[in-house]
Amino acid sequence: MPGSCFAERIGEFVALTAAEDDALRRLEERDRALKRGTVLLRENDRMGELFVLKRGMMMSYVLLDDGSRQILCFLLPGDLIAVSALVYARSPETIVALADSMVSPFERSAMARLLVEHPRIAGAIMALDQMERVASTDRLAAVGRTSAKARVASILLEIHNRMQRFDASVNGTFTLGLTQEEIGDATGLTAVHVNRMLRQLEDEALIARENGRVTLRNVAALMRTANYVDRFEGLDLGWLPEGR
Amino acid sequence: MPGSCFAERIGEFVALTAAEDDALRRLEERDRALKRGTVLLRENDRMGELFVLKRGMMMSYVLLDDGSRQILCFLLPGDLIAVSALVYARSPETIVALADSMVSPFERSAMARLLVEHPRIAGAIMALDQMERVASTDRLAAVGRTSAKARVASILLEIHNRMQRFDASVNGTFTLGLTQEEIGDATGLTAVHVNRMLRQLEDEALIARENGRVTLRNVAALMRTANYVDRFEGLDLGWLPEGR
DNA sequence: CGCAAATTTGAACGTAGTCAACAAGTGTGG
DNA sequence: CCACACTTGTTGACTACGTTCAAATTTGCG
Repeated sequence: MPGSCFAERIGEFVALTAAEDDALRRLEERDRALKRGTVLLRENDRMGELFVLKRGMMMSYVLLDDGSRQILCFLLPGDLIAVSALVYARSPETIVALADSMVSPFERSAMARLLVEHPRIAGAIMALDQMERVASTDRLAAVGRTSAKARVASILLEIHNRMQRFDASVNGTFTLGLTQEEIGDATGLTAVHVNRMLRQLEDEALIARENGRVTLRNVAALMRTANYVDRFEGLDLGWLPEGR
Repeated sequence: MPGSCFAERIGEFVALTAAEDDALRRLEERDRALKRGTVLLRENDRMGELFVLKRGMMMSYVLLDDGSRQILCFLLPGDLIAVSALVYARSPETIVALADSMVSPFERSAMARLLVEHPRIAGAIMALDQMERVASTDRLAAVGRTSAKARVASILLEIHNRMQRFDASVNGTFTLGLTQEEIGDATGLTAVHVNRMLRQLEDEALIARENGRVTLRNVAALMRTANYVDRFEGLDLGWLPEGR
């Protein structure tokens, strides 16, 4: 039985009380396995519950009516899924498994109970939401104002660094788990151009590739070309109320 | 004395108890006037407080190191400002007044108190955060996957519709309050191209312009070319706990 | 092994960017 | 109150980054 991913995530920021830890673990009591490619939620589907991603990798995207797709974010273990169920009756985005994954669904009412009984966790969740919001605006800035090469570099860095946080074996070399088309749909490029940019990064010795695995050969240069900002630094959760 | 903008905003979604209303009003006790152009917070500035925007219009943006700018969002009365202070010690973005504005600063500790004493408000704030997150991903999709004309159309619609929510006099005609360069920095375009797109929208009779004021002449067609989705519909806050 | 999906490459094209010049506003100080 | 400076808006000509289309090749899954 895997520990509680979400409790672990929050535990990175605050020292949880036993009661808090317990409450968080209860969110992950039920498990649901998803095969690669499984759609957890389709755009406009009625939604009522949230999920914790426990294992695997997922993504959310929207389809425009000319058929093109914008990938909004990649989801890794410890992330909350479908938080928009807290406002919307129907999903604003499609959520699908990129790899075989495991999620734990919980009711919105569980979130309500959490707010009432554990206000500090409510604050921590707000803080996590903000981190995600900043990541999303970083992507907006990349898509709106940087070159194709910079965008591809930044997505490699982002996924590598996020994977590294819960999997220490990731250290410069990792399995991206995305097709070039998916990289394109995340960065606002075509698959063809993503291919050219990857080749260019490889030719310049910034990365290496071998059947799906990517090695970051020159992280410093990659960060420079990507305009990368580390958003895991400079955290300050000191304002949170006492834990219960 | 202007009422409490933030209490009014939340009141659109839940019927506040007297105690809740009171607690929200206390966030807006201090007022601070900002002249157009005033920088409230610079990227990387140390930050400790949040703000409610009470009057005027502001925006947040980031600068990339080639000097280009990406505007992340426009802020209108009732919006919270600098919520990222809940996670970061230093601001990830610059926040500046686009028009003469009024803000009410409050400490992060006031947010902590709110969480503890009024859990339902914590939930409502999470819900508002999600609405903003979805607005931001809509913009990402626009910048990543739609034409220049669509992006310009969508920003006109977005600002018009948001202004309309607290100013009933806005009805098809409004003062945008943005330079074409700012429209460009929000949509990932150059000012020159924004100009061309505005002219095109005007030539096609979708909009009209006269010294800064914009009239939406054909909202339906505009929504079609912009791929516009109304995110104020289909709300469901039914999960929130009891008010105190 | 066989087939579909994904990757790779080339060539032609087009949307949006760049550069430049001018016009129209806007605000300021003499 | 006007003159001047500066910002903003407008238009044209040229350029370039990334797209489109097409075809060959490789990969990986059933």
